[in-house]
Amino acid sequence: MGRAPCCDKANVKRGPWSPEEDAALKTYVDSHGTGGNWIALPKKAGLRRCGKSCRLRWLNYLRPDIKHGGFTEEEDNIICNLYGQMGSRWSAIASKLHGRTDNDVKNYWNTKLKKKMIAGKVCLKTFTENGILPSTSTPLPTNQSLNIQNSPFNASPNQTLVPPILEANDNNAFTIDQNSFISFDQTNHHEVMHGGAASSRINKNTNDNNSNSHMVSLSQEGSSSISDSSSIAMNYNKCVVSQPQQQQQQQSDESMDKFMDFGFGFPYDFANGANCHYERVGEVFAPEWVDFSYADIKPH
DNA sequence: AACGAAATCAACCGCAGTGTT
DNA sequence: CAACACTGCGGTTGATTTCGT
Repeated sequence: MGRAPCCDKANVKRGPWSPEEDAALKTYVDSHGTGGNWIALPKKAGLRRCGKSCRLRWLNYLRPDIKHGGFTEEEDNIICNLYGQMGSRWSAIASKLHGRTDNDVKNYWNTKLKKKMIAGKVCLKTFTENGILPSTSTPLPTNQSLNIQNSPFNASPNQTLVPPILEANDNNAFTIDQNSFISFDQTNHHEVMHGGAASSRINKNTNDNNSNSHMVSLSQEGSSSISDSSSIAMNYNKCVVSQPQQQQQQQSDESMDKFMDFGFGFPYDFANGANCHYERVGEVFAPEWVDFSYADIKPH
């Protein structure tokens, strides 16, 4: 038995709002406020809408201080900067942009800004070669190296917003490499890790050897499913990584250059997961690309 | 002009957290 | 303290618009 629905779905209107509905909602909120109760509001306002729908319409569109229209370059930089620090906490990011909603920021990031960043037109102000945040957001020069150890994600106790990869236990050793660094090949949009692979590793759970599709399993307690790459990173210290057989066969000297894509975008991925290397017991393998954002994920 | 593909963004969904009874 | 109600959030969907051929 699931949770009771917030409204009678059979008797509420869905889909785009008409100008009349907008006017009714705006008039009501202007004169009465929300009363702190969105569930009861539609009935009082004479709307056949779900309370949640009214709230969303008000917050994302009708609110008087909403800013419509394109984002400025300054806003781009703020979003990139904050995304680099906190990931997809859209409401927190939107709160730093006057008149923008979380939905706006999220849509803007997913449709435009992420692509801009990949194209090198903007970059996250996350960390630099010497670990100091730059004062302005500038594209990374080709082959610029980034010292992961100076990333705020795993270096600064005051700025750590995502758990660093530090977990180690009897079965799944998991250490941070102290000597690696990352470069970004802007020609091929490749993120490349250099050096120190031997000390940065996840020991693979050998039970997953035969899996073709389950690239990632999570040992997250009490969770029925993990649906996104953010979740992987946030719970990464409980991960066991396995590989499709086809990729397991790729073993060569070149394979020591590698990265993992958590779907955050460069360099955020690296701050959380790229600086690692994994192996089967007694057999090193290191594919060049491990894209968790498309992985088939299930509870371990 | 017509069509399909890609991009956009408003709206919905389900879950987690918090307050209230 | 448990059950319930409600809000807020992030992820996803799908209708509409724009772009490219």
